[in-house]
Amino acid sequence: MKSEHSIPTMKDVAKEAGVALGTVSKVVNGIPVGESYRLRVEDAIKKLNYQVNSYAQGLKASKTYTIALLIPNTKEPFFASLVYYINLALLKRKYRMLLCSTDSDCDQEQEYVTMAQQNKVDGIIGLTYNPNLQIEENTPFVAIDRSMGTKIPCVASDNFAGGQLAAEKLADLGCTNVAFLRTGSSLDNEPNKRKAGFENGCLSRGLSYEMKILNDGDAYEEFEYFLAEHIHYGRLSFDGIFCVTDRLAYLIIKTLRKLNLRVPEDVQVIGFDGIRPFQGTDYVCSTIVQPVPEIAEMCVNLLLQENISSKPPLVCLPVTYAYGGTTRE
Amino acid sequence: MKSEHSIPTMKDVAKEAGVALGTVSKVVNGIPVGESYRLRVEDAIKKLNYQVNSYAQGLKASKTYTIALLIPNTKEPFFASLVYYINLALLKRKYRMLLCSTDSDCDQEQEYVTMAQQNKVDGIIGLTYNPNLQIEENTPFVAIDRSMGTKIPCVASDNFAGGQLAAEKLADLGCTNVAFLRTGSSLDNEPNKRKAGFENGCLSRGLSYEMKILNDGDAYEEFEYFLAEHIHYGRLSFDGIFCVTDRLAYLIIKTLRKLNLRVPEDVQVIGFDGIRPFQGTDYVCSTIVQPVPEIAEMCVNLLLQENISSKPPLVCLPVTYAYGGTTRE
DNA sequence: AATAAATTATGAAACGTTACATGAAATTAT
DNA sequence: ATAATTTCATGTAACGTTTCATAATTTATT
Repeated sequence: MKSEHSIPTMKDVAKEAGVALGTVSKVVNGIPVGESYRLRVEDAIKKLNYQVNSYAQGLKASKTYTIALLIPNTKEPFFASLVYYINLALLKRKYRMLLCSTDSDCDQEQEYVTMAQQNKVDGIIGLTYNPNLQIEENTPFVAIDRSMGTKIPCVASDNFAGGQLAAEKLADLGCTNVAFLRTGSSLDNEPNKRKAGFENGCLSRGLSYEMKILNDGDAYEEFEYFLAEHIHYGRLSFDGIFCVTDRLAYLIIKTLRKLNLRVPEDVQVIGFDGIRPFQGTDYVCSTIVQPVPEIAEMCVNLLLQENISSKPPLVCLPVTYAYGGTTRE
Repeated sequence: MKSEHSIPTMKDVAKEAGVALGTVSKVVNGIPVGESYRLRVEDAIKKLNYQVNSYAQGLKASKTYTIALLIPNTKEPFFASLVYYINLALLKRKYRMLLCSTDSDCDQEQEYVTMAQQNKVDGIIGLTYNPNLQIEENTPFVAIDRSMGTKIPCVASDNFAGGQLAAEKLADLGCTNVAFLRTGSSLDNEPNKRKAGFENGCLSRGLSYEMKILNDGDAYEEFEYFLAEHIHYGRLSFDGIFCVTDRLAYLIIKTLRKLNLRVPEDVQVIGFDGIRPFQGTDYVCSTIVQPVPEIAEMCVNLLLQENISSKPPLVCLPVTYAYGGTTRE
């Protein structure tokens, strides 16, 4: 005799309802069966509190309804936002997510890809740095912010247009002498197009500009040193700064204020990403906002779409400007 | 004949290595077999690039190595941090995470619990609000920040001690007239002990204090109105404020500055949580820091430990004070 | 009313793994 | 050298689904 506390299976439901196994399967999957059969099965399901075993389903279908998300971390606000919207887009389609926090480490990225394939995920979405990541042919992959060859679609903001927009905005706000600041690696990824876009915008609007790559890290010294170099008689030689991320903008603004320069009165600062310190609060700084919900939706769409032949190699999504208190408006 | 591109199974490995199916299983699971057998199997695995099908494993073992995390969202910094550390603690133990963003909605919480049980998760960690969440007897559950009866362990910061610490710190910093501000629901959860702890601290240190519950939302009006009520001849009647979260502290500080009150010169503000706008930057405000990594580790430990009998109903972890520019030090 | 055609429920087989009873081989004891 | 014991590979059954060929039933046709 069957134990009271064992988990009911389709077989149990079939016996309870007095129908065949296949009939229960059909009811569970919404395939039409005779009215009386359906009702009897539905009653039995309720009575036994039956729930399908998704692992048996996964085994049979060799489809797991799981995708892996490779992301440097889930704490940094931009990544946290991506995780949130990708998770949402997946749950909407009854997919679940295997969250892989890679710490931007190439070896970890590769490990997680291998692990994900072992778990038979239906696909991988990755914001990765490993230039020669090995991915099995039959594992669908969508990249974020980095092109990985023509076979793998890449989704990103329109970073070039974003850079251009920043330059134009600074010009509109009365700036004449601007700077572009960047930290981090010179990896050939999409966000690096912000620089080219900004340069292009400066040229077309007749702004004089300087491009500067700063060392990364939390040390403000580097920033202070750079800024001090451009202060003459208490005045900064720039009246506008475009930072490659809001994070950098935040640090630069802190440094500027420490040096008794007023933001936005003396110098206006625009960042990139669209970060708020908390949900529903103001932006950290005036910024070029990335369309994170749309990026997430696009990634999931591209990953799960069947017609493999027509996948575009690069999808750029439109960015917008948002005021955040560090520009005149 | 088997298709070239079909995914290899244990059977294929067994045929390739010229051994029995069970032998391959043993090798894969690290169960000792004869040296020569092991080597042959390992070679075959490499040659065929075999990977175990975790869904077949899951079906057989009725253990899925997946746990569900129910959390209001994954964008708000405190939650993002929890997600990060819980994910880490799980991956360390070869478990994967099903991330369920509930939007603090009671119905969604229940839906996700049901869904998680359908997916046969090995357990659930939940930061939930639904007072009568239905959880199956045989699904291990660990709650964060809210006691759900003696059968379900709850992990939280030592919120009472945190409130006390805030009061003591304000007293140490020279405050004599302080306020406690809170928004949100009066649900009987752990964070609400911050108030009692603060009150206790005020009494023991002889601080005169006021407790105030504000309406939630992004509307600053409520805050402005409350603060304006306590301004006489341009001076605020408080010299110290303890806010129930950093989020509230952030909004209050913005409002104070808008009203031309200086922080920390005129009034010192302490928040709760330990939020930074970006990784590696300063705290948003002076704050009582929650030990998120330890909370995460404790949740996972309690969830996965075998000796069910000895699960404590409540685990409180120690908090610390951190300077964040909105107090004298 | 009897037969042909269309509809629909049935139940066995298969998915890839693990566990266990079986039997073969190797070791030790007599 | 043979018997008793231990060791260890083998192969089958089972996990809970879905699919599909088959059987049973209903409906349409003569």
